[in-house]
Amino acid sequence: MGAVTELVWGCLDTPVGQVSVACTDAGVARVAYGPLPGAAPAPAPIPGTQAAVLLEAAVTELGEYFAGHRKAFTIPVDLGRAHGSRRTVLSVLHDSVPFGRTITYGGLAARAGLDAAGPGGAAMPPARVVGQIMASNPVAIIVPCHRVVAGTGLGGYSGGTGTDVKHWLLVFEGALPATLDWDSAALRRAQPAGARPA
DNA sequence: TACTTCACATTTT
DNA sequence: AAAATGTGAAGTA
Repeated sequence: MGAVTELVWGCLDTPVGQVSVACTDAGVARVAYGPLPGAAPAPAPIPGTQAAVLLEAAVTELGEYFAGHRKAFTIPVDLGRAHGSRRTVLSVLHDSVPFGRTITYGGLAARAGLDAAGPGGAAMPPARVVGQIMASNPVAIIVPCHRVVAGTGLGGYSGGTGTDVKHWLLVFEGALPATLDWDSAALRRAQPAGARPA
């Protein structure tokens, strides 16, 4: 990754911790948990560029989302660096999974057209590809990578504290029942009763 | 019924 | 260039 376009970084405080947002003049390029991923000094981005405007809009929408006032994001996402399936899967996910809805890795893969199973009963696991894409999802939250659950159980997550954030988000959206007693160990075998998508 | 092993595409270091 | 990854399904015990 050589010199990318001007990347303006911004921070946002959420119930699940601090979130960093990076924007270009094309849209949100990255959203990550925690303070700042690498060394992003973000030296007073020129106020007036599209990137700065988008960054402010992204932070605002994220704030509204975490406040429960916003169920959908309207800001554009910059997937300029996305290759092949990556871009397709992210796009499909963004367009196919609304607020409060969940989908399985396999389902998303099939919806993205990755189910090109060979004609001899080749049980291909495109779900793994989707999982990998989610694992390195450049734009978390806005592209609802946290709404993608495994066919069995909850699935995994690479958020701040792992599945903790994912679980919080799913409960927040009402996709999972707010179980009263939750344990890290219980999370593994937690079965979302009635939350299983078709 | 529960658990272990196998399969493949893409991204990242 | 090589290894690892947020799974799914099947087979076996």
